[in-house]
Amino acid sequence: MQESLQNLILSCLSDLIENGTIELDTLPKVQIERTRDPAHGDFATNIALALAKQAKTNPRQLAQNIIDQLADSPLVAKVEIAGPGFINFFLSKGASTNVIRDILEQGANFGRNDLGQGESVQVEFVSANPTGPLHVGHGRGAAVGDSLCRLLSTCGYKVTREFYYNDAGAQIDNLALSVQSRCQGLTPEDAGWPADGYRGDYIIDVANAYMAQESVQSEDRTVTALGDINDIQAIRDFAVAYLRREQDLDLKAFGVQFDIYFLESSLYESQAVEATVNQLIENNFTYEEDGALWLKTELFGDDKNRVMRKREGGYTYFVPDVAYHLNKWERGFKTVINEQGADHHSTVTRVRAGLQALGANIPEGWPEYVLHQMVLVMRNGQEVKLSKRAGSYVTLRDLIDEVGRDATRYFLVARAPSSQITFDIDLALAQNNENPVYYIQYAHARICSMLQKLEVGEQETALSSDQAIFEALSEPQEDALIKELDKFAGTVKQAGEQRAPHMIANYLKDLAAAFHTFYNAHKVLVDEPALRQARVALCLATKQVLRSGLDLLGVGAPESM
RNA sequence: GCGCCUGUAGCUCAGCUGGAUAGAGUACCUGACUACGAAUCAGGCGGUCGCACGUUCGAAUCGUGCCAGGCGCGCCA
Repeated sequence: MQESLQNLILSCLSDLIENGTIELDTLPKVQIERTRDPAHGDFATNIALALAKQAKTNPRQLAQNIIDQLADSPLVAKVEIAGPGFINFFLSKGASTNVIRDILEQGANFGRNDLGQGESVQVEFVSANPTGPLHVGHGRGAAVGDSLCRLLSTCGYKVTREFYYNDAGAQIDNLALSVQSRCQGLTPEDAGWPADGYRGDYIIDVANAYMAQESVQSEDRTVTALGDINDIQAIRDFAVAYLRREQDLDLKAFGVQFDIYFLESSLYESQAVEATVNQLIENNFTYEEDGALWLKTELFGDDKNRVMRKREGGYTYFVPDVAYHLNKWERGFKTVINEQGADHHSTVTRVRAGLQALGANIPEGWPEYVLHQMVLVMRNGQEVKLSKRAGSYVTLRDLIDEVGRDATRYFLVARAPSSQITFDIDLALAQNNENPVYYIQYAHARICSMLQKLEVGEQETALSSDQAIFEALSEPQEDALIKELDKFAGTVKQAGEQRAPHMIANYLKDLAAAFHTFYNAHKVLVDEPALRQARVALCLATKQVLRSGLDLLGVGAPESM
């Protein structure tokens, strides 16, 4: 629709240039947008305002010239000049109800686009270290990352979901020591407890399972505990597997799955880390100082150079990170998006610097990052900081258990990742329009409930409605709902381009509102056959878009509540 | 001190590739079930878009400088 109008204006402009009414060197980009106020028509363009100066005339005059030149189109019922020189388009009935037909025909495919053209995209998210249960921040990462994947897939990308986990660093040693201490019966208050040991109660569970020689199966492996209190390596392997499984269960409960679990240790085993270091040395971007090996990240926009290899030996964390990202590049992903907490934003510059220094022809801004800010959890107006199990933070599992999967996902994905959010448990539990999740789901359930009252075969008839039947829809609430439905495809595309799944959440709230307004104002199942059929078709289309939109968020669309 | 993010209604937040009178929910005040689900709807109240300057026909949106908050600034990850 938008494109047709754009072309209409473009051809009109070239006519004006040809007949000498205006002088322009090149045809501009025509911006045409949906109006907010129905009094301004359906679409409006600011083209006359934008060109007035160049064309050496005043905007309203130019707008009039354009309108005079406009060819008749079956799409457009009326054109007006408004305000300082906007051109407002009022669509014909047939043009605006087209979307209902499209939705009914395309079903779940309605709203898809080919932005990605089948290109492969890798999205890395969550990537929690296997040292404890997932916390709310990981939950936000999971909600945003997974929704982003769904969105990109709808935008025609081939998406790979990846979870990277550190099973090789100092904190894993620390984890093993903590479990060992618990096996010995020590508590965090006792002398001899490791200095930075993990204090949460879940460590006791790990220790008990280890001593009982349990087996754990996680997504990518099975480990059986030896039960030997002195075998720190065995404790370590078991603890990692145990906590990975815990995280898997949390993610499963959250409706999030990954295609690949990538182990940091594999980068050492495959010599990828060593190869990366050698390449950096060979490229002359390193130097030795104070017994350590440094990378000249300053040359690539960092504010200081960074240590790669510590004095006591061993690499700092960003070295395997660079090797990991080289690996992603070599796997052929031209687009890689890392969704992670903003508290790790300093790695962005470092990883990109390392990749540039490798001289592997990787673009400067690669990979992309979506960074999410912190989540503050509130209950009864008080900040909630502790969970019994984890000791020092609120776990994702706590939230899912308390407010449910759908509400948790919705709240964590509904805000722009860049804004710090307050997760209000009382609000998420509320079952009214304080709570947008139920508001949207209720719209869907309401339609389903109404559809159950249809005569046999009536739904099929409505689904195959001829365009002409929609002439019966003339109420302002119907127009508003149709307009809202028509925004879906554009919203999906924009959200995909901007890596912004929260736009879908906002859209759904508007769509649900338009539906509820319509539903309260007019009865669907009226006696008059044409109107009845048209309204049923409108409801079916709304149901489809609600379902598709909720699916992009990983939130269910219940038929009854 | 430096870097990244944020500052919009009492509260929680949209809007930010510049456009018409800045939106939604909530809170507070009124109304609407003999009704296809009231988990809903209609109306009212509520704003110096942190402050200042600049660019522009036009700025919440872009630029600069301040102010405030969060997060980083480790030979931790």
